[in-house]
Amino acid sequence: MTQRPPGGGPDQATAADRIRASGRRMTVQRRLVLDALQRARHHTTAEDVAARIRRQLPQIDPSTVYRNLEALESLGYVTHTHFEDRVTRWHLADERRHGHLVCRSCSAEIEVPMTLLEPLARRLRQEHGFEADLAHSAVVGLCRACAPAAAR
Amino acid sequence: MTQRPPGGGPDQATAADRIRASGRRMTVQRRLVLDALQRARHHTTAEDVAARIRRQLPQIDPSTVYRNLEALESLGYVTHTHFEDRVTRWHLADERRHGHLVCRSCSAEIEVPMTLLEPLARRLRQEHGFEADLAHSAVVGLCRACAPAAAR
DNA sequence: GACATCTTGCGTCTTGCTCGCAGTCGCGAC
DNA sequence: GTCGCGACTGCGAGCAAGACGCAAGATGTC
Repeated sequence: MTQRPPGGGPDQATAADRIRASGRRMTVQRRLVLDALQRARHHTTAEDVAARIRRQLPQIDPSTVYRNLEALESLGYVTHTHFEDRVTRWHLADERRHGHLVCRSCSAEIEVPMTLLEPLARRLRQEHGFEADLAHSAVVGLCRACAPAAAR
Repeated sequence: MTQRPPGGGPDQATAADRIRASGRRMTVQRRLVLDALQRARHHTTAEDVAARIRRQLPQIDPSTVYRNLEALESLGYVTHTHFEDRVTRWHLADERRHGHLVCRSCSAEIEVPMTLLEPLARRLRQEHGFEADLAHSAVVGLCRACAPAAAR
């Protein structure tokens, strides 16, 4: 957390300014990564971002996408969270922060408000001095539909 | 959860019986995987398990280790949890269940009692009908030592 | 417009893990 | 003790996500 996340919405003009102010450059590719994440709303894989950009810029390289996601994350524009599979999911950081539940059985993804997770974060801070980032990893388990079947 | 985890300790004789009872076989390799996990106590990678076994059985193959970990997990002898990196960590299932905190900065691993996580699990169950397995994924964040430095 | 340097695309490599297959070996039956 | 079924192993190959180094190109400041 060397950079503070942007305050307002994902305004492209502001984003460009902030990116330039940090000594980085606003390139076509970088703008398209931001674009793609905005259009996808959330929980997109790097591969999906690349696919979206490819419609407008066919020669985009996967490694460029990875590097840009990383760069935008270090500027606080983007965050990633780990779901059950090995794939990292990315989304815009300025969306309302939320936690993720993911069903082990049907892979359903459920968003939960951070207020639900806050009490745990508070206890971890108080009892272990640990600053938890509970939005970062999905909570694995069984959803309402799958839990009864698995209980048998 | 088709299999119930074994009740007692990781007794090799009992393990062998249960494994045979399930129609599987107790092979040298399988015994050594169990052995290695017992000796490592917890949070071992498949690669580490393979390395330990290699001292006694040099020709052990990584895929054999993966297959055995999976087989032992389906019998309830072993569980895995996901840490921050891409590597899956394995440990014996009969150890006292606990949660994991992992520091994003120094990679320190902290174990916390399940009682700490229980309130969250209860709320997820009540409010979302979601049966969370909070031991399955580590909580990512910053440990007591690293948090102050990062806050600047 | 020139120039320093950040960024891209490309090729290659690494890591963690999976799969198919042929041969091996555990274990219950006789 | 030995037989035979089939679970299991080792091996080779493969896969997907992602990292890395480098030369060429683009960006933004002066």
